[in-house]
Amino acid sequence: MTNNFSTISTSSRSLHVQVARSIARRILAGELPQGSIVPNEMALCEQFGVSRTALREAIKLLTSKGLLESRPKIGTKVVHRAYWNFLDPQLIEWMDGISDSEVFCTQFLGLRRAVEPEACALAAIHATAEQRIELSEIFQRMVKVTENFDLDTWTEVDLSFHRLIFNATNNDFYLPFGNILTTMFKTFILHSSKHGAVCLNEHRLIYEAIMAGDSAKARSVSADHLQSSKHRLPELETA
Amino acid sequence: MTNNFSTISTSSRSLHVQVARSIARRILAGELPQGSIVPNEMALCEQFGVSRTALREAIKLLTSKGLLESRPKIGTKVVHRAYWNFLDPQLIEWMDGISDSEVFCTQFLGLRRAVEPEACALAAIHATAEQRIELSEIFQRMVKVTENFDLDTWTEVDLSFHRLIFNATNNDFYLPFGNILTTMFKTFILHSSKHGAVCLNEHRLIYEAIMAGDSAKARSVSADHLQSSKHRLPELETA
DNA sequence: CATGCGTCATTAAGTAATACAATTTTAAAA
DNA sequence: TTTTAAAATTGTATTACTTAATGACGCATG
Repeated sequence: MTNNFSTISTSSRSLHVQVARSIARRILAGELPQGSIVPNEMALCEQFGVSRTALREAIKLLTSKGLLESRPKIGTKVVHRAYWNFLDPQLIEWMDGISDSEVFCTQFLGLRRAVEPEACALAAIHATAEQRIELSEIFQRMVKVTENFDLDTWTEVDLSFHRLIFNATNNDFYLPFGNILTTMFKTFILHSSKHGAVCLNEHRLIYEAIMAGDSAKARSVSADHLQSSKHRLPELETA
Repeated sequence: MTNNFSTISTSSRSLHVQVARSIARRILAGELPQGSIVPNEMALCEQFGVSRTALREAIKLLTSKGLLESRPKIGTKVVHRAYWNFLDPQLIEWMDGISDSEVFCTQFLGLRRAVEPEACALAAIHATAEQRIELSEIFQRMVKVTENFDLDTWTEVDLSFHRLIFNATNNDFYLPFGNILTTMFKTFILHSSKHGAVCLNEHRLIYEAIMAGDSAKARSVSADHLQSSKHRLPELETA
């Protein structure tokens, strides 16, 4: 009856995902406090105007991401923030408009600075022959894009470039960062690429170091890239 | 706040979680190939002897972790490995016995080497007064444990120490690593602590650097810690 | 009388079974 | 070739029953 997510309308996403998103955003916004018990299933069903089936699948989704925890007789409660999986792309999407975008992006940069240089270093060592070929192909595209610059195209190629590096680490724990990075870009639109030409040069250094198998250099030029390219955000305390 | 042992075990008893684990392990083991369509819901219901409700909740759980993707008329298919969320603690648990533990732990070390030094550096800057007090309390416990050494107790305190550092970054993206680290330890039992005394000294250096607000030093001593303490694993290529 | 223990009722989530709707591929038909 | 229909599969709804945890009540015991 009461359709709380009418803003999404017919966004073709299944019902339980819409409900999950709606509940998640209440949690992320602090509207449903940590440790509190959310209304029971029946109440939520009425509130969202959906069946218990759909609602429960929504709750399972949120439980999987560490936001909720259900127990018989107790109810479903919001777990402590320390257990929320902020490295889940879908959860990151749900953060859109919840917290200050600039702060959030700055925090993300704080993670990139840790992960990406090491990923480049690992890729320089562990990348397969096929991955090196693919990397050079992507870099070729990158060069072409800068000749006739288009922001959307460049963003797409840029993401491919960094995603492939994560894959080329051949380390399972680095794989998810490709998706996280993509989601962050698509959701919060980090304009890390106003100066395509400048960035191209930085990418070239990374590309060449990886192709040369020089992990130390790959690490350092990647670190430089993240120091310089990040740039336009108001630097808080630089670690 | 030592909450989730009983809760985790109860939720693991839950039928749909058991089914999810079972399917997940087939996927992780490659028994259900990437891109393939898994048997339809009815078939899986019969196969596991559960209702469609339970099965669908299991599938929702796996979809949330990037393992599966469902579409009407098409079916449910195993998505490409690059989209699996290896940073999800539950998924990591499911890896137990699937891949070579030693390789897996070495890969994890490859991530720790990237993330933890930077986390220490950030904690040195951003830790609140309360967090610094708590850190010193934990370190006191750590000292006591080494006086009368007990591996289980030390592991617990060690995990608290590192978890608090992640929290003390006050960066949302670092929070999940506390859970990931805990899960890795509890699942794969990395005996990173045979030499409690030696490690104590390394932890003291980290502790003091963070308390002193010296981020550069915190970063470097943490990096040293991860170079030396992990050591008992056969180093592959050192990045 | 006060304390401790066990049983039982209550409540909310967990599971099951069934029916129907929505979606999209496939193929048949105009 | 285009349109339309049909079939297969997931998506959603409804209802009923089961399991588990809490608290309260009552009984027994000190």
